[in-house]
Amino acid sequence: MKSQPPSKIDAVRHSLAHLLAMAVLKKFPDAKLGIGPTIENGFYYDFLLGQNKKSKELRVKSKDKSEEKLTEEILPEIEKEMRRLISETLVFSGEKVTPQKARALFKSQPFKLDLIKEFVAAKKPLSVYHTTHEMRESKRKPTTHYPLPTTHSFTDLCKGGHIRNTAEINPEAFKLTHVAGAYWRGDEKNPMLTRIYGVAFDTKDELDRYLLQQEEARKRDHRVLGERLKIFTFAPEVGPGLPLWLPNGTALRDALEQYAKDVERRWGYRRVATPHIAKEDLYRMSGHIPYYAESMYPPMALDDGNYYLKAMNCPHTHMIYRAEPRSWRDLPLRLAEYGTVYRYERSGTLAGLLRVRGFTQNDAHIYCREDQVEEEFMSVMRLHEFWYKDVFGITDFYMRLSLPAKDKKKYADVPAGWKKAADLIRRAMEKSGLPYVEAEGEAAFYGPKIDFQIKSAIGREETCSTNQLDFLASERFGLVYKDKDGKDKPVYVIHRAPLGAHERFIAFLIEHYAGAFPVWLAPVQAVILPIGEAHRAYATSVYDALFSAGLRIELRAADETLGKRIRTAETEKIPYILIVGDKEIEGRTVSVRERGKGDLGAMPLAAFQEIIAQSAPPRPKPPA
RNA sequence: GCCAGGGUAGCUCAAUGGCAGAGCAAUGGUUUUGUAAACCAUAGGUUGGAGGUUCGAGCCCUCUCCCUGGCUCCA
Repeated sequence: MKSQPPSKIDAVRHSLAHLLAMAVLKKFPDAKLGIGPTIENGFYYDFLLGQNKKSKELRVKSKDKSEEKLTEEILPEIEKEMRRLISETLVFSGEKVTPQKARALFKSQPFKLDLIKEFVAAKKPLSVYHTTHEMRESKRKPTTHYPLPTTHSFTDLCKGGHIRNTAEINPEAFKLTHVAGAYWRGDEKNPMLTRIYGVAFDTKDELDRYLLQQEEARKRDHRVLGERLKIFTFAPEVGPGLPLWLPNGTALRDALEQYAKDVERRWGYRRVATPHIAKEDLYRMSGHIPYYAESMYPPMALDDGNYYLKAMNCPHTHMIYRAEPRSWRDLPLRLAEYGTVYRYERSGTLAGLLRVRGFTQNDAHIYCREDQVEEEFMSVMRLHEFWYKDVFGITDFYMRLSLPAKDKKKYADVPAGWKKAADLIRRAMEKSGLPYVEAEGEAAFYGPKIDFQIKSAIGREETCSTNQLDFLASERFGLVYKDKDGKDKPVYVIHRAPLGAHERFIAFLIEHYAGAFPVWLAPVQAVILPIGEAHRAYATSVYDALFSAGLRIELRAADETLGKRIRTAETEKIPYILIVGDKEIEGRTVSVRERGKGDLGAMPLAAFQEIIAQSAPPRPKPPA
């Protein structure tokens, strides 16, 4: 991931951010400016307009007493002003400045002063960029104070990367899209600014294509398809973030789970099952209290102490490891559980099935000796590869080695352990040859991990699968094995969930397949449509044969026209439609229509079953 | 949790502060159908909830619940 040299469109986007600031300052002269960088497809700029109650010293009072507020309704107005500025052919010019001069220029801009302080402390050079009329610029230097009074001049603290003048901007090829709150410097202790997002391209065509794509993506959104295909629902009475799985969704879940259990059986896992609650003692032992208490549902106070809903499966499974003495010969021990956990996620973070408060993980814990860690870790990576590549054909993801942040308070304080664990993972990854990026501040509190990052239809990034190395569990839970020399040795624990949680993974699969699931996952695999009432008996015999062969099928009687029933089945994205009438009865066949492909013609039932058999997922191969 | 926007029939959406509507779905009937929408009829609502302003509130105000877009968070 090396950084590309800035392209022209980046310079356009960056310059548009400056014009956005100019336009906002015209409407809100007292606005305080944050930063305005380019992002994928566009740019944004952060402003404080004075509506924030937390930051009295930064509050801006508007003259007419009405509260200053920036909503999406104002965006067209600001956009119009930006276009006007573009038409004036304003020029961008850079200038290196001393800290003193920078402080003077931005004396009424607290956030800019903040940045200047930071730059000076880091001994970075300071520069500013002016946006002015060329003629005006030749007469005088427009740097006397800030913000400059005319609508044609603007100076921003900026490291550069601009176009020469606004004639290079296509005024038809950008659009302000939405506003959002964003904490200054990304820290929730800081005041919240108003962020305006925009997109920009070289041509109007590209912009239109992008906007159309966004619209198409929304149609693939798992929340839209999940409702239309009757996969899941929510009920306010049950609670936010607590999905209810409808029959179609449950069929899908079960199909996935059944296959996953078979894969893991062949991969050397043994299944366990544990209760949904546990006493506080367990979570004190694990360290989840205090590290994780905020994200757990509050305790149930009972006679013998507090009980918690489990937010993770590991502590329970560790108790199973501890249930008997373990020998070096027993390892690696791979214990798998489809475990349902509850996490009290902050309300604003919930999103359909992608982020929920109750979910079921495709979880397992591998207990192994230090000399087995690398091989086991690699084996898990191969298992991930099997799922992503062989089973689902997912290519749009990246692997992230998640390490602790420099600020250590969220992570267990065992520097040597962290280094050793990170080195073990790095070595395994290098050996596997799989590409990955490293990211600080993303680790679990008990160890580093490899996360599989995917993007949802609307572009939100989530961790889909995880493979973690835990060097703390041994000490915390007293997890040891008797080695050859008769001494107790600590075990390493690998936490892994290649399918993450059903909820998130199925959300992703809905979007990946746009609801058109492969036959082995489809909630309903085929419908049988008798053309008329007279064909019902034959249709029923076809149904019985396929039902006993284990297919998920439905028979839909002739109370609607055939065209209507075909249309309905197609919109439900059912893989196969079997049509039976006089012709089929005579030839003892079924006419097969494949989803999206149309009529395949009449064939014997056995031929259809052969088609179904060929669409089975790959047979899992056990590791070498 | 924070900032902003939204919530009208099962779904998609209408309705200047003045009688709450359409299409699809549902239900009942007619039709018995040959590869993406037959026809007729019926029913469906405390406009998310509570309070307020008003002669009168889906519409204006306050609170609250839920959803959406971001931010923060994310074992």
